[in-house]
Amino acid sequence: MRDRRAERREATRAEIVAAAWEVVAEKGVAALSLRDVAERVGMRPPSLYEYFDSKNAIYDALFADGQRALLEALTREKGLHPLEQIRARTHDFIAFCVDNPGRSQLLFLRTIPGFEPSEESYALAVLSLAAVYDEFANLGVDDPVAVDLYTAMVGGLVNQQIANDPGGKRWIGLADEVLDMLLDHLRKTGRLSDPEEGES
Amino acid sequence: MRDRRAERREATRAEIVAAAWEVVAEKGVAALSLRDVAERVGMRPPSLYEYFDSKNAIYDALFADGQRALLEALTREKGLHPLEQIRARTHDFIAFCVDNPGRSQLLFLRTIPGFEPSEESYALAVLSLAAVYDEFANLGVDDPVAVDLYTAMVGGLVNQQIANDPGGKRWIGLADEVLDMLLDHLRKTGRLSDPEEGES
DNA sequence: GTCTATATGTGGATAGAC
DNA sequence: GTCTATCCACATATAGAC
Repeated sequence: MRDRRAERREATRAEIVAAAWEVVAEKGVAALSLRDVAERVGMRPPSLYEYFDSKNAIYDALFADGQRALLEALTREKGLHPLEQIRARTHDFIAFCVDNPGRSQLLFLRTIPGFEPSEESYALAVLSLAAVYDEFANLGVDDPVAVDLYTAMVGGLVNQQIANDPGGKRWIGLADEVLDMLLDHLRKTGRLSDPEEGES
Repeated sequence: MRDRRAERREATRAEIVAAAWEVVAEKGVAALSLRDVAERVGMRPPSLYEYFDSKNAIYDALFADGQRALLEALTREKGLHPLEQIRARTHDFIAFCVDNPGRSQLLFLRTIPGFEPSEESYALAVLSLAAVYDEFANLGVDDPVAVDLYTAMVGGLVNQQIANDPGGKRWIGLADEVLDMLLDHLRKTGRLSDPEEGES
């Protein structure tokens, strides 16, 4: 039998998370306040504690929600050629990041003092990373260092874009060039064989 | 004639900045509070207003101080071969960043809500960047895009290191590999001629 | 001039009425 | 489950002692 009370509760939690994302998008992650969130959902601040134990619990819900959104963005349209797949994913990831800089800061930088994602939430982050490893494996690249290089380079573009040219394309416009640079390097160092080598 | 009062005042300002760096190193930039700072310099919080107009003014002093420290770190030991010079600077920069993650966040990411460096402080950041352009020019690389690639790649290593392996070397240990990758790419795309080409 | 004392506004968080 | 009342920490600002 459906638990209508639990459903209602989950719906309200989702409302709170949505309101928190609004605040994050408008004012930045660090500027999130319970007052702002409460006002947007039509509650008094203390009532939020009925749904989340603390402000950090809300951050954790945002972290999990953001990771789920990222995971979804990174696992669509499978079945392209591995190289084109990685290229498409890279653009998806970059679009995801610059679309909401506050969200990116929460997910990928350690910027909120005292906040650590819970184990369950962090497990979602591991899934996204696993998707990246998969795509490199499809290319025939098994060295995990290649993925470290990839995450640093793409993340570097995103962070420079957000910090120094918000709303522009100065760095993220270099994504294809950076990706080609990395692939050339992987070929040159014997970690990626031929363009043809990848199994679809 | 020396203005002893002004000297004393500057010394106290420097003391406050030093105390603020302590707090940043221990708790993170975003967790800086005037109470913490005041306590460390043996003052009551309101007395800080005698030396700085606001908390953001302290952030601005930290920003300027950090940029000066960076500039100093980036302009030592001139006269190496341009390529070795860039390699040395890259390691200096990385060491500077991971040495104090909170400082890096303040200088290179936009993480404090409502804080923008003043024009004077930002001018110092421009100087550091100019030093990077100089070193690439010494190599014979004039395309500013090369510097954008460089800052993104090195910054990407640093941010991944700080966020995902604090205290370790997983990403920053790839610095030489990343630099070689970039230089190969610049040669391949005709923006850097020969290894010999750079003027010392 | 520099400090202490104090006041106001904003946060996160808890207790208890309803 | 939502509220009011309240507490504590913090940023900010002013008044006034010394």
